[in-house]
Amino acid sequence: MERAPGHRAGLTRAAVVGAARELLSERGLTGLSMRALAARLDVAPNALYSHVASKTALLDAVLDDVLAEVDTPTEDGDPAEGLQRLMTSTYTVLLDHADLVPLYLSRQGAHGPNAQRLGEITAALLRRAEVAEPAVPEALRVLIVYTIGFAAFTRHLPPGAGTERQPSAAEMRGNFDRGLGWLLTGIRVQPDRRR
Amino acid sequence: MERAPGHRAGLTRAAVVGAARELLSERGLTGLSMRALAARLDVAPNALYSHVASKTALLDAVLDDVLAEVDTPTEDGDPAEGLQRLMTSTYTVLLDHADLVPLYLSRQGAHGPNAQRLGEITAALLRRAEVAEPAVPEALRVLIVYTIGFAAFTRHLPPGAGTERQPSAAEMRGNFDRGLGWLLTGIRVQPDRRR
DNA sequence: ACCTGAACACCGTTCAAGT
DNA sequence: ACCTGAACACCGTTCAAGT
Repeated sequence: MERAPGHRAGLTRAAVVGAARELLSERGLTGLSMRALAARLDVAPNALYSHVASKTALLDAVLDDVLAEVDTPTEDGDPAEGLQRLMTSTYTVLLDHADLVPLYLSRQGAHGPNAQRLGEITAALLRRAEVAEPAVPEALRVLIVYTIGFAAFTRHLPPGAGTERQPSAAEMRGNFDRGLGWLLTGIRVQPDRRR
Repeated sequence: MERAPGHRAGLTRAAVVGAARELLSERGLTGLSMRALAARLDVAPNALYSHVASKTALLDAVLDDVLAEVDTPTEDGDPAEGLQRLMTSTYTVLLDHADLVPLYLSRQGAHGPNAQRLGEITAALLRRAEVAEPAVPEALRVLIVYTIGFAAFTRHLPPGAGTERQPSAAEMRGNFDRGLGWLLTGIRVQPDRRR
């Protein structure tokens, strides 16, 4: 809790995570190596291991850190609208950190405190909508997969990759909104799987 | 088209891709290095570059190769059922090659001939269902994102990771089916985005 | 407790040379 | 055309030692 009294800064875990985020947005995922990170912090590469257990643990910390920026809706609004807004905000935040989106999926989402908080808020919104209790965790998983998946899919490729017309960011955002609407409609229209 | 007449095997591109697939399923993504692959084929590491331009190009070839195993529905069946079956088969195939699923998303799907063929079949099914023409490419993208995303999310973690109860493969498959049903329902109920 | 130098066991890729 | 030896420019991580 307390900072060291000395005037020499001294590395902290938060500083390591912050520098990792900076390096990530400046140089991308391939530019984020433990050695490059250490160089930016003016320490030897192995000094980082006093603050993070491994590169994987560091990436997990960065992942959850990013989710703190998601806008959560007010408690009392229309739940359907709240869901649409929450997922859209998540999509936007993920797009701002495009390089690490694939990591979310390969780790099945983040598992830190921020991710957990967002999951609980989403589940509460689903309950306040007309979603039956046993379908809530399933709908939650479907919404997470859809949102992270779409963000991963929207990442802009380096120009000139692929011959097909590349949809613009605005088109992809519209596509995301429409698909989310379909999903939310389907969840409410067909809470039960029998046809 | 023709094979070399000599009795000495000689490496081919197909052999490299095949060995890469084997290595991938035996040792996982981290086990698939160019050097390990070369060792398995009894050649020097740089010999591989006579057949593939880079590791990235090799992975792209593997990605599309895997999609050849997807079952495509018959021409004349119910289109809604055909969509459900096609996406489910894709999901199943992806799960059998869990380690490279995150790669599909980070490259926005595969772009080889097999991926293209599956995309065209899916679009045709959407048209044969009641989906309006301008919504077809959007619905296609949504289905791809959902299917690949869910497969990425289903990848089993090493045992003991995370404290929350881990859903079984059967539960995840049920979840996938339900979510796919929601999506297809929403696409048909709300072909237009105005409410 | 936190940091360093040095090392271990790896990577992908390139280049010049051989056949 | 296809393969090799050798090298380049890197990785993540560990260990013993210093303060």
